[in-house]
Amino acid sequence: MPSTPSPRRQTALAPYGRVKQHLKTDLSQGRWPPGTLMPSESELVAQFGVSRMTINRALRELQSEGLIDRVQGVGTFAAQLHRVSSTLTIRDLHEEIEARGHRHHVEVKLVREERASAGLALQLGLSIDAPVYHSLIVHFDNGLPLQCEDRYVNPAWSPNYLSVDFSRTTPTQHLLEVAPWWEAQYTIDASTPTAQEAELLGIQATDPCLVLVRRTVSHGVAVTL
Amino acid sequence: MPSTPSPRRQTALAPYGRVKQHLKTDLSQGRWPPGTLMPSESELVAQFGVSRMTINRALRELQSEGLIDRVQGVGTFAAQLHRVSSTLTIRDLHEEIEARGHRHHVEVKLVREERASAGLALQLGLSIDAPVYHSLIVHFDNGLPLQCEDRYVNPAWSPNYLSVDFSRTTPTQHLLEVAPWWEAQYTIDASTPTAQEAELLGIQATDPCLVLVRRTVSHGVAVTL
DNA sequence: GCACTCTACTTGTCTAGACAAGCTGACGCA
DNA sequence: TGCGTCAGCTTGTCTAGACAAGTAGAGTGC
Repeated sequence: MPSTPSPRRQTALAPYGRVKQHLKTDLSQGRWPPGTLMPSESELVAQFGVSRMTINRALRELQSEGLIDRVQGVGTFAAQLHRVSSTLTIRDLHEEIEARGHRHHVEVKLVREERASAGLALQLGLSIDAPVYHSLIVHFDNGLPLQCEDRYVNPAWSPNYLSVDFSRTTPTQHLLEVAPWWEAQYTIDASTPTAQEAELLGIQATDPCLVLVRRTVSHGVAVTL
Repeated sequence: MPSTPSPRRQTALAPYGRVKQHLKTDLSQGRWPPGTLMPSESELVAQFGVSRMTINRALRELQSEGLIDRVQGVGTFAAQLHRVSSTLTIRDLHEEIEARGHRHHVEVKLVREERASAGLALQLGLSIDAPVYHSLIVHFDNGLPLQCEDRYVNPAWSPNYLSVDFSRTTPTQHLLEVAPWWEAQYTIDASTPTAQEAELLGIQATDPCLVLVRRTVSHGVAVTL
């Protein structure tokens, strides 16, 4: 064994951690098929001999990991699929580039008010033809086009979105100030860019791109290439 | 005066939520620059007039969202960058395909023991030339090749990895049973496949692909195309 | 049969206090 | 000077009890 074989760390897990791990193991072994009612907090209190707050913390964390669903007044249920959820951290592109010591600048191709299409209205929770703000901004890293940011914003969340100077503040920064608590859903896909996007980025239409569709709680869809 | 005080949906946030939102707003406005010491729990208790458990919950959740760092015995610090962290849920590919009502099968191209290269050893926390298990599996959806799973596993976590029948169980399932508590870091990128990968998937070497590098706490690197 | 109420059970949250574990800096001693 | 000890701070966790909010089902009256 080279160096220290490992801190051995049998971890002597804290009680809430023991409960979590126990339930995770049972879940992964199919003890409660998806959708099934799991034991209530008071049953778990009796089973593990700890207080309800401790059980509650374990369950709350399992819920935030997407392993269980809880409904007030009803009970705790195993999640539909054994999901493996992890945390993906996405930093503001501007900060990311500066952190690498590169120069960052943007070109604002478009900032205007449009009418929501049917699909867009559904995603943003608006009615069809309601006004939405649409921005199209190309980000450059050391003069090289890197990212094409195509974003729709719900006007209710940022009434003065159109008058923001995006050459100084990125939309992400601006929206963070207005709505600092957002949560998001991401869909990630690989594809080829559209002709317009290829031109903006100065690449071939056959070059691969990473498309990131982000839908935040009450506003915004961003497409990142 | 009004008959019903009206639920009004002003959110009437729970106290721990109010604390969270207050701190989030202050953080996003740069009140505590990255790395700065923030108020201690007891200071926040005095400021907000709630109990310490309530403050603790708010801070714990902010920590899990990556907005702050906490060190026992020292204090609470603003995170290095205002990060926007969200939860990305990745389900086992097998379950995903079956859920769509499609057929799923795999072809195991390779399962063997190898010696760790320098880079691999570093990622897995092993010494160079230590044995690692390597599997290369192609997943098919309705007969169409969809994903190429290139995975290295730390033998310490799954001693019998080599003898698992992957035509019945996916590696993800197997590892979930062995180590049901994993956490992961993801890096996502768009690129073109290598010649070998293109052949396995039956696509052009210029077609775009989604590369997902997953590094779990104590084992495994998976590349998903 | 149908609608209403009332009860029992669930999760959601808060409290006040307690002890443990870890770090820092001041103090005292050699 | 150098070094060990210890008080005083921090976060980490648990407890026992309490009340609120939401749901489902049993019972009741029409």
